[in-house]
Amino acid sequence: MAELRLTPTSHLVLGLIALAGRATPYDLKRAVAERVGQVWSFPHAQLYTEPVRLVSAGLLREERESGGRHRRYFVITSEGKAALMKWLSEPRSETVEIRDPGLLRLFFSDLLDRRGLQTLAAAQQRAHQKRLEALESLARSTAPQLYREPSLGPLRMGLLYEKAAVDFWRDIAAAKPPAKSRKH
Amino acid sequence: MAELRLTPTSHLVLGLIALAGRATPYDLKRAVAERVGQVWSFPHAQLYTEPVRLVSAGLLREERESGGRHRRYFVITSEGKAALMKWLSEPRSETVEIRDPGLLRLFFSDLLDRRGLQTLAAAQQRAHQKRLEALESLARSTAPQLYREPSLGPLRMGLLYEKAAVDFWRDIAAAKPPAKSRKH
DNA sequence: CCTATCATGTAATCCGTTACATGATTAT
DNA sequence: ATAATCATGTAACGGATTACATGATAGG
Repeated sequence: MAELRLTPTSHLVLGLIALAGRATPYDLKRAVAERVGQVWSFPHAQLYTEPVRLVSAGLLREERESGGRHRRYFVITSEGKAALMKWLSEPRSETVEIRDPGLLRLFFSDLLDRRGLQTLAAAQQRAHQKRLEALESLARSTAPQLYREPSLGPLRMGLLYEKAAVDFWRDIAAAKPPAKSRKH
Repeated sequence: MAELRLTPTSHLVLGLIALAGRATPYDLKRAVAERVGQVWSFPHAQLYTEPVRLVSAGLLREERESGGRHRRYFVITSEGKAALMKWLSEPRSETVEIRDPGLLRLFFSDLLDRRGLQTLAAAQQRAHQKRLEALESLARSTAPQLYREPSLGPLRMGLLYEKAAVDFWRDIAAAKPPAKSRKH
């Protein structure tokens, strides 16, 4: 019952196990890979270690399969469920982090010449386009009537971001150089 | 000259110092706070420790002010400049992380009843609206003719995200319950 | 059969974060 | 004068990431 801070990873694991009833770390890995993980990545190693932490906090319980493959199933405890529901209901205002390396580069584009900026913008536009298509194909692989399902939200928001990013970078790639540098 | 991996924080520090010529950690802190930091946060403690790391890697040089306040100024070395330009020019396709706790909650909204989802959506809409206004005011505080300056890119993209998020959550808050649960 | 890839972990490192701490300015 | 905030760090912890490792399964 060690005290430990609940991180986003904790809530992810708690939530996935609550939804599934029980799950092995590999189940978690797959579930993450095809949904949230596309937008907010959680390395698989954590999906093996985090449940152990949560067991030590009394929020999960481990049920090792006695026969067959001895899989490690994790189940949520009532304390775990309570913690999860508390987090879900709490109106907490946490901050959003948009960690986009392309934007960080853009922030320093004054260090690049015009050509360099063009190259960056073109590459970013392409990358986001590709990503957009990947997410779209993922979204399409879902039954259409489920597309509006709230749990697909992260994916949908990811799509919105990628769409915006494609336009954003296209715009930058197309921008005319500032007047002052017209005649260098 | 220890080998060390260059993280986004490294590039941030290198870039800011390259732009400024030289800077104290506090200069970095301020520069971050009013621009990128709004979208991708970098705790101030790192802005004090990271330059030290970079010095040990030979990418920065420290110049302690001899008179007055003995400020610790950091200057970029030619190796540092090279590393920075390499990173800026490299076409590397890194992944974007959108770490939005609201979206993580939404992912688990099947665990909430309709009222709970409404509450979540309303709270998120409000939070994003507020954030949007904060970013807008920040953007306005910049000279208008500089608004399109590439280095304001992260802020602009942040604005696009927040705008999309407001609509996104409004949409969710407004959604009618699925037909199947009409007559419970 | 042999080779990929799947499935399942463990270990070590290190970066990111939180917490603590304190002298110097500025405002009241 | 005193309180508040600015400016400037340091220390410690722990979670996140990377790297390593290996048996099982399936495809060719």
